[in-house]
Amino acid sequence: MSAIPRYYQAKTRLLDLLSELPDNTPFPPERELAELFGMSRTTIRKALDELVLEGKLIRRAGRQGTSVAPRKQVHRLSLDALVQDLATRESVVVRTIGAQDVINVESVLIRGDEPIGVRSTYLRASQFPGFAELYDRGAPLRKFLSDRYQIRFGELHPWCTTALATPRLAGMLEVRPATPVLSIAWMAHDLRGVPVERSWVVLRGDRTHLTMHAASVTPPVLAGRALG
Amino acid sequence: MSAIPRYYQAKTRLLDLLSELPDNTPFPPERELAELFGMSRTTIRKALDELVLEGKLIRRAGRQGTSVAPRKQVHRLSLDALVQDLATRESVVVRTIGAQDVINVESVLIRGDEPIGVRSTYLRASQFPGFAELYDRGAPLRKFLSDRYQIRFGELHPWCTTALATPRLAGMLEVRPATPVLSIAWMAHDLRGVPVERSWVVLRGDRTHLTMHAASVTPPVLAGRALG
DNA sequence: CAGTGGTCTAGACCACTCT
DNA sequence: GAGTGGTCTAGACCACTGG
Repeated sequence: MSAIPRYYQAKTRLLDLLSELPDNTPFPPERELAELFGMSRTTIRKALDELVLEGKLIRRAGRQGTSVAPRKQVHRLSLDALVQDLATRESVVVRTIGAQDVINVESVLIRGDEPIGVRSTYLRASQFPGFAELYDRGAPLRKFLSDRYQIRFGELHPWCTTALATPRLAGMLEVRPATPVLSIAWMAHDLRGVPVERSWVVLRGDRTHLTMHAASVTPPVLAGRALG
Repeated sequence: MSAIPRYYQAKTRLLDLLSELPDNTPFPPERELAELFGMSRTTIRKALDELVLEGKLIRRAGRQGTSVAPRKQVHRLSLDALVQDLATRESVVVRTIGAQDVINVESVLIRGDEPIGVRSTYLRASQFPGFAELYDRGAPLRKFLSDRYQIRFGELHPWCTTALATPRLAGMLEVRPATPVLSIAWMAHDLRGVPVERSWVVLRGDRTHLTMHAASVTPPVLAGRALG
């Protein structure tokens, strides 16, 4: 056996083929590729799997088959816009959870007709009397909390990691389960340090770039330590 | 065929088993699980694959086999520390590329004896005469550029997305190829807008949380637009 | 109906690592 | 040497979709 796995050789060849095809071009069927490359269909599928996870190919059941994914479809979302709840949304759902004390506001983020993310916020019902009745689902959540309940938010330090889409999330994002997603979460406090909002955003990793801010100058306190 | 794939049933059962085992416990071999569950080894492997990608299991070649991954092993890295190059590093390599005009500084980020990321920076050699000789590999890169070449950096807007580890990266990070990683990139300009630094950081998604800053108050200009 | 991707099987050989 | 995970094959059946 060669040092380079055959499925990786296949992936490289498929990538070459892919890069020369226009968006939405039908891709050769798996069985055809298997015969063409002299490999088993299983091996070809392993290569295709990775290309699908990277968002370079789209697979559909039935006669449609595999096709080249539309490129240049990377949506830039700013962290600030996510936090402020300014991204384009649809299907906003407000639920109460448990002993009616927790409010959950969940919305699907849409860009260019595609669902690209889910934003979910948890609030304490006792802190926001009448929320479910007063809240206009089209309004930015944070602005509403600020205007209606006079919340003044303090510093915010979201954290970000990767995850694999659960079956429920995969359904909402129209991707396969176990697709890699970007997971961003934060806890918001008011100026007195009282917890106000617990939020969580999941973005399709193959369709979004999250833009952020970074300190441009080294603060002395940071320079002395190893890490934050 | 049932509506729920067998490999997903296997995954659920394995997750139950997993949750009751302490960290680093040896996990049953694949062939044993296949017989126990009455499934083929291929199907069991598909379930195990996802658990490995989620960082819940660790697989090693040879007699060691599969074991329960150490939990609570999430390392918090701040975006600012990454940008300033303050994270703990090792094996810093300085290369020149092409017609000797591009300098590449690449380092492996280490936390708790594990490689958790790779930081790669590209500079123009003509802009930094003598860089390779002068640069102390242990020093924070940005501080060095600032001290030695009087660079003053302007605003910075890194962007972040998910990717799958290439074979080379996978080797450096000690993970399997196609493991989901967090990819953070930025272009740094000086105060006059001249491009200075092009950097790229890849972090193991299953071992790191990236912490960031977000604007705590809605700036008027942001509130009026849909997105940034 | 034919052809596609999705899943699953039984078996094989390899590289690696511990004993 | 024995047992592990990593890869690969050839073949099978299913669900779904279009003509």
